Amino acid sequence: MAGLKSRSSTDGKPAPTKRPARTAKARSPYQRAQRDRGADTRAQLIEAALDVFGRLGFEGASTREIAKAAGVNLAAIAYHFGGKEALYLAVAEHVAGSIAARIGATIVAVGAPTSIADAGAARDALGRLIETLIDVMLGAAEAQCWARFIVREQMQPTAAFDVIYRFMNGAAEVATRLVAVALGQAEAAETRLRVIAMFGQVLIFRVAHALVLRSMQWREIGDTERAMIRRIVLDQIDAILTTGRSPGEGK
Amino acid sequence: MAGLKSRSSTDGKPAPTKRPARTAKARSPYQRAQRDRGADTRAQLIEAALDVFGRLGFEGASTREIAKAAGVNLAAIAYHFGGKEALYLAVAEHVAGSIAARIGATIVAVGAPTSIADAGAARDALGRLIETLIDVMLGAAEAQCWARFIVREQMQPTAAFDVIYRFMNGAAEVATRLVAVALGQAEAAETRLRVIAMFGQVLIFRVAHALVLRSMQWREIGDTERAMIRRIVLDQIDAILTTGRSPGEGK
DNA sequence: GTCTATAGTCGGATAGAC
DNA sequence: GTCTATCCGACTATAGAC
Repeated sequence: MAGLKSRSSTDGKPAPTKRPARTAKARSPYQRAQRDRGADTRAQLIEAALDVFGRLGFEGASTREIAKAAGVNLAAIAYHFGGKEALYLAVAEHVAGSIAARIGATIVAVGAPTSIADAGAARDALGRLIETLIDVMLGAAEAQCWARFIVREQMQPTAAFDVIYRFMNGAAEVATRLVAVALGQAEAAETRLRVIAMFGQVLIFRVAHALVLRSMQWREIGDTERAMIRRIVLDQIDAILTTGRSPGEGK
Repeated sequence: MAGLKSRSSTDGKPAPTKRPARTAKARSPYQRAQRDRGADTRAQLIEAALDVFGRLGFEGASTREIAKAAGVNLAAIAYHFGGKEALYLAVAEHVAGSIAARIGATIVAVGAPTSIADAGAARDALGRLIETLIDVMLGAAEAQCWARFIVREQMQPTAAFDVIYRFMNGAAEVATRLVAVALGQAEAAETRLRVIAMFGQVLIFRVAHALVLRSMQWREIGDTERAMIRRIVLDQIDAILTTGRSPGEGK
């Protein structure tokens, strides 16, 4: 069933503030007020849809539930996006954009030429990248929603996969270059596999969330828990990168 | 691939052949023939449900689609399981049982006292456990379906989570003991985090399946690809266990 | 045990008032 | 832009024939 194909959304509107209740007195003659209300509705729909799609999946989510969660009328979905599928794609773009906004600067920074000057610099740069990944994926309040949405796309890709892929692959490219330099090897398929496995050490904590909480007897992954994870993962990645090189060279 | 282990029953039915079409002449007076046919229907429903639930989620999956995929009548679901939810739980038990059947022996083997005799033995045992995990989760034909089903439960646990958890935690317990011995440390929360991260190195290849294929330009994760993954992951885990012993100790 | 038919519910989409 | 009312297809579950 579900084929996700239409492509008509343009997103790109920040609309950061949340309105708790709808004040129906907005019968202003000014177009501007109406446009703002529309943009607001759009943003609220995307936010609510991210949560509902993430939890129930595309087929499992109902437009009625999304509209209710967003506090807007059901017909608004058709009006602003054209339909359920287009809303789904808009959510995918929103997710990729949100993550890029938080991690993009670090990717650019560690992608700078100075990062690949020598093995030590590469190791440090990779450490910073992983640290950022941990903070964003485990620390951001919306991260759980992002992860649910992305993982669904991974296992059962729809048209939205391209949007997500473009961004994630960019991060992997930079990391691969760093690992190659850190290990003193040429970039190869092997290097790329190493990067994927390293990212796996971080992402497992998001993907196997329920298992982690129960197994660690944690209530949530808060600041202290994240600090523990950061320490362990960075330590293990350091071990991987320093193996085979001169002993005692750690950072 | 049958193995179906459900609460009321007879289990142990191989059900090897798949019936392409329904031959209505089976009006045999022998009870035995009818019982066998019932078990067959059951097994086919579970297998089909695993696939459909995994792809569409509980709400997204329709009993009609499951019945069609299984090649049985819609009403058979209510007859054999009682309803959609009960079928879902039966699938969870089937998944946990299938994985346990393939990895259980290894868990028992590496959990033996000889495995924790010294750091080297523990390292070897953990290597065997990880190797088995890779072969089962990346090699078994049904692994993709299992993963989809399990990951859904991780992100949005239902009553079926307990069934999955019991098994996965068992594997983690054994691995934690091994890592503690290999690193010469007492078991601690830290050790458990290390194990989770290590498992993440393997599971990312299953969870981020679409990303891995595209990024590596692979068509599938077949024998050769799995061999590469095994080599890299085992190498990295070895690096973690040999250099991470204690700061300065090296190898 | 297996099947058809159907009752009752809920889904996405839309027309038209405001 | 927002809302109500409604169409119609698809869903789960079940009754009853075979």
